[in-house]
Amino acid sequence: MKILIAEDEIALQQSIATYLEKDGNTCEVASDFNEAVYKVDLYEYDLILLDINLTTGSGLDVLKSLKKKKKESGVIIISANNSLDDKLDGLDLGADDYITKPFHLAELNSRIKAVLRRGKYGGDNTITFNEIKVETKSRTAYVNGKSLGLTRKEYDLLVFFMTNKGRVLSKEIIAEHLWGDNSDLADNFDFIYVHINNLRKKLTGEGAKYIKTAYGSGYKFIED
Amino acid sequence: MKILIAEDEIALQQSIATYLEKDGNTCEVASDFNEAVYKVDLYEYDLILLDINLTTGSGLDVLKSLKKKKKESGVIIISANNSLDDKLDGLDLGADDYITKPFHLAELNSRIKAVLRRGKYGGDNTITFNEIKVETKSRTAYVNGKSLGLTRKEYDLLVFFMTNKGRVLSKEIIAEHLWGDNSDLADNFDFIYVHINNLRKKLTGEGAKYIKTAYGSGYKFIED
DNA sequence: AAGAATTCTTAAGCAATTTTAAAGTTTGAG
DNA sequence: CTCAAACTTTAAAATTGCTTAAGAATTCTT
Repeated sequence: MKILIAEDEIALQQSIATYLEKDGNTCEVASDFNEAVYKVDLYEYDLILLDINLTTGSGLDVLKSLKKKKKESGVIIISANNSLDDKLDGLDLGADDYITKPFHLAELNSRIKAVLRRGKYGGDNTITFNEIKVETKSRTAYVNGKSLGLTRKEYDLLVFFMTNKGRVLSKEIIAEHLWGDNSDLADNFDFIYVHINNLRKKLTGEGAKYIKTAYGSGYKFIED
Repeated sequence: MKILIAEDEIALQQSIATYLEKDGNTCEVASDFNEAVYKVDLYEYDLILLDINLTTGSGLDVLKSLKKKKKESGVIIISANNSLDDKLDGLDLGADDYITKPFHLAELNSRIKAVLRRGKYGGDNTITFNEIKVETKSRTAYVNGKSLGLTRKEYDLLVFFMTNKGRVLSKEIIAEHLWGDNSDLADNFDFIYVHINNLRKKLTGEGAKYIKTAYGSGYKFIED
């Protein structure tokens, strides 16, 4: 896969590239806005990792430029902590996922794989399981065609469950995936109970039953 | 968890060890290249903290030696400031994360937790023996396709037996493996009888009678 | 800047699991 | 064969983890 890393922290840029090349990907880097737009114009990438806080201009402009030209690269937004607005704007503009700095390379890798997988199979960006359907482009989840009106965390949680069907996910793993490598959270993951509870309530009836409690080890999404 | 600290600053070595042992880990230390390679050869570690600037040789050699032997320990590289190349080589060679000196122990700790967690989470193996199947990703054990509904300790116990087929496992060994070497438990391992009994009941309920008592020395998992 | 929506904190109550305790059974050394 | 030690079994106590609700804090919308 051909991947563009638009990131101005050289150290991070390099370690991402090394990490991804280990898996047989080809990486190119862009350190600022102009370089990114130029390269995006010129080449076809399977995936673009886009830091939205590039020193010149905003990464979002790259994204706009990309969409205007109907390029079909997958896009994962890298954002500094708490610049939540940007993330949402990014998703509005058609990014496929986002990750918050600082993050573990392995976590980035797992998201990259998810995005590439999705892209490869006919650009199908919906995840379905029985009566549950998730449309990733619009970040909307449906049960029997009816939108659930999930919040951001509830949506992320559901997608994480559905893309890890059958696997026991501990509170720690869930926290790492949904909140990034934020050491503030290290002690207390109790609020995850609340999100699980809210998500289950919105899924209602059959859907709620898919999220099973694995007492003492986590939760898993599975049919019986 | 068993952790090897390959670090030649004695003060740092000691404070890392003390910090990690507080969390119930077992630490060993290696102060130079030879000692590290020797110990890595001899024992199985869950995690290796590897200073790449050991006085004799490079820590990277330890890493190479490790990978050559297909050891599965997690590796976190400790590097002096700005030796970026080494860090990248390290990730290339399969290290899981790196941390730059000087660092806070809490930061190291959070990375350690992440790496150890990921190791468990990543595994996708199933263990089978005759009619028994254990699916590690969902932490579920089946006999003839029927789920046993094991609790956490029962599940851990079964996995420990199945990965040590034919070997006699003493109560002490079992306790150490399932509960960590917490000295509180040192006196009385009688509660293990209860877990063995519960696990046996669930297994034999489905006709699987593989946990044999080795009177006076422990238990073993084997067919006749 | 106020009101709305979302996320996080706290805590009480409940449920599942683990440990303790105690009585019954088996084993093997002497 | 006898007896103490080792193991099995059961049930209740203690502990731990989960659910849920309500409200505080934060973030978003207008």
